[in-house]
Amino acid sequence: MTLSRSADSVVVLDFETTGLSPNQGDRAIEIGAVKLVNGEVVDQFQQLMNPGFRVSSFIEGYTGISNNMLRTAPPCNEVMDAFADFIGDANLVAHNASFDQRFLDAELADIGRHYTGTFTCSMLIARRLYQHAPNHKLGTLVDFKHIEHNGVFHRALADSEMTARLWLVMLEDIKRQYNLHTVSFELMMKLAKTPKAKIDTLFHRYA
DNA sequence: TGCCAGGCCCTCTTTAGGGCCTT
Repeated sequence: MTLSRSADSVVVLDFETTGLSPNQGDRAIEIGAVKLVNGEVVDQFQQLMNPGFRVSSFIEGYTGISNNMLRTAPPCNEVMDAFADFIGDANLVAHNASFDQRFLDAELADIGRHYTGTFTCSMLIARRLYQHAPNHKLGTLVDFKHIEHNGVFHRALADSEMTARLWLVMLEDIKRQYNLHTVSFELMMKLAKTPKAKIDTLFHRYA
């Protein structure tokens, strides 16, 4: 049962894409991910991919990924096939996971691959844990929690690394605040869906 | 042709609207 696994053994991932919705024809242009085992980074994945059409100037400016960089990148199907091998049966974390899940589902469906892990969302959890943060954008939370970073934003590996560090900080904050020795992935999934007024009740059931 | 995301979450809510977050 994958949900009973410790929450510090997951794959944290981030997509850069041509836009906001695969239903509108948008495609992935970069995937970045780090694999955590017992809270340590044991592997990482980063690859640009050619979506088969030119990306907008907005996306070039937003991500720093140019059409020239994508021209020589391997196609999405090759990259996503390798990425499906990378994630294996791990549980998955992303910041605003509904976005990344839509693209992962769409790109893997294109090549007939599947994953067996379960997604949860660092943003939904951060909204519950850090209700006094200025906002819950990834970059803001990294500053709010004084998490080290290299200044690179909106690139897939850099964002997945920052999300992973935020994830581990949230686990430590939960353990300290609620006096827990371990935190399961299932507990984090429940936290992401628990109304703010009932968070203490949730943790007391696990204490 | 013209349109164009989608889910969460709050509130002056639930017969709804709008901000937040992701690219």
